[in-house]
This record gives sequence, C-alpha cells and structure tokens, in this order.
Amino acid sequence: MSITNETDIDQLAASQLSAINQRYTKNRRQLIEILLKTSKPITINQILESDSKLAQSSVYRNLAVLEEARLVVKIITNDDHAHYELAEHILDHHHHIICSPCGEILDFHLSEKIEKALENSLKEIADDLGFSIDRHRLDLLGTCGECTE
Amino acid sequence: MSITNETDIDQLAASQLSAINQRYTKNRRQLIEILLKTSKPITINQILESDSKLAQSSVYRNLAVLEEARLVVKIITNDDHAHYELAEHILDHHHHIICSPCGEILDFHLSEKIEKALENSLKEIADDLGFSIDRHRLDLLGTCGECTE
DNA sequence: CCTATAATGAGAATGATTCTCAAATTAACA
DNA sequence: TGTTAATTTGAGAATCATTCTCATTATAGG
Repeated sequence: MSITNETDIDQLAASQLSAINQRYTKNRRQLIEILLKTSKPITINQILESDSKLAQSSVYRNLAVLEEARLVVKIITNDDHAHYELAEHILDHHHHIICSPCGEILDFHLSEKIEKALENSLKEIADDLGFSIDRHRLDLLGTCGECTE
Repeated sequence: MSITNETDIDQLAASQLSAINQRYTKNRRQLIEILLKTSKPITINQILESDSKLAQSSVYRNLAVLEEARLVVKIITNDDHAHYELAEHILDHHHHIICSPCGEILDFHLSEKIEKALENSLKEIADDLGFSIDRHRLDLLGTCGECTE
C-alpha cells in the first residue's frame, strides 16, 4: 500500500485535484516530484533550494492546494518552518521522529499489531468525546545522533 | 501521579526554576495558577483575556521560561495560536484531541496497557535510529460536536 | 482560434512571536 | 531595614514565516 509508479501518482493527483476543482499544473506536478524524491519531510526553503525556478509565493499556495486535495501533509513542529511530505495513501501510514535541536524529521513505522490496537482505542475515545476523527499522529521528540555528539 | 495541592506546585515551580537560574516571580506564579484553573490547553490570548493586567510581552517571555524549566508545555497545531498547559508531571501523562475547524484542544488518556505497549515499542524504535527520546505525543485530529452541527 | 476562467510570480501586507531598553523589582548581605 | 547588583517587567519596535494582491500568463472547452 504505497504507490511508487509515477504514472499512478499523476492519475491520483489529477483526480484528487479535480475533485476540489483544481488543475494538475506543471508547478504542482513538480512539487509532487520533489516530495517523491525526498525520503523525509522537507521545508519550503529546502524545496526552493532544490529547484530554483519555483516562486516562493506559488510554492506556499500550491502546497496549500495540494494539502486541501489531500495529496500532501503539512507537518507542524516547534521548529520555525513547517515541513511537507506526501499523504499517507501515497507513501503509507507512518509516524515522525523529530530532532528538537536541528529540526530534522524522519519517518518510522509501528508494528501492525500495536498500530491496530491503538486505532481501536482511539476510535472509542473519539466517540465518547463526540468527535469525528480525520487522522491521528504520533511524534517522538528527542535528539538525533548528530546533535548529541 | 497528579499534583493538585497548590503548595506542592509552588515548591516544585520554585525548585525547577532555580535549577535554570530563574526566579519564581509573581507573574510566573500567576501563569501557573491560570493554567492550573483551566482544564484544557489555552492560547496566550485566552490568558491575556483571563487576567487583564498581564503584559503580552511578559506572558510570552515567561511561558518560554516556564517551558524551559519544564513546568509548562507549548502545544503547536495547525491553528495560528500556540496553546499552553502544565507539564505532565504536574497534570499526568495524556494526549490531545484537536478540533481542526475551531482549534480547541482537549486532553484524553490511553488505557495503561496500550500506553505501556506503545512506550516499549517507541523505545526500541528510537534506539534503532540513534535518537535519545525526550517524550512522545499523540494527537487525534478531527471535528468536535459543536463544529459538526 | 476565442474566450472565460484559473494559475502564476513579484512584491506588499499580515500577524504571531521575539527583541530592546529604560524603569521597577528582587536577592543577598551588611 | 538600607544598599547594591542583578534580574524581571512592560511598552512598543522589529522580525520573519506565511498570506494576500493584482497584473500577467496559461489553460480548458467550445
């Protein structure tokens, strides 16, 4: 349950964008490509450095559109800069381990067993509180090897 | 494992502040009191409304100091405003359910069994990745009853 | 090809948060 | 309980990520 074929992603992107009356433009395709190449969540600055010709305002705007189309997820931490990565139905369901000193974010996976148990538990809790749940997120906050040295 | 006695909190606050060479001033005490009265994480604006005489710049500064002293936790979401609440050794270990439309945050608890299983799992993962872990956080994102109607 | 509509890019505007600095408070000690 | 040195406070200015504006450019669908 992880899409790597680029044609598939293009179809998915086009379809999810059109569902909210948005076009799958060159700029938006390029953002998807950049995020696909990167194996971890990145900031807008990193995106701007990585390609060049992209206009800052368009990157902000398009990431917001892609997020609304549920193709991209914006990750907010205590770091100054938001990070972005592809949505979980493109990658797969996972969580984040965050280095507080340097702001780097890596993905990690929980065992299926624990993930399931957690999900069931969360479903009950949300019901009790009268919430309808969109998703959950689990973050580990600490210090990476680099920053410890 | 939840401190409610106000004298105890004062002692704890004084001690943790002095550990980072900071004083337990009237302003800081007042912030702790406000957070103690509130049963859920609140924003700086809510704090300013709730008391009045507090200077905005001091509230920002003092919450940062209290956070450094590990008495207070800053909660960042996709909402514009950060929320604050007392640290987990004053309240107790818990998680957050966040209403995306209105930004409200409530606390919830996981059963002890799942919490333990999760912690063990996370410890292993962090070790494998060479991270030293400070804490974990688990958020439920969705829509509260009020915002659904 | 036209035309209407949406997307783009450059720069201005916004707004939460942080910084500055003079005045007030505090701790420590005589 | 004064004195002094160091810290905290408050008002407003500064910062900086993000959002908005608007004229120009690209696109979809006849």
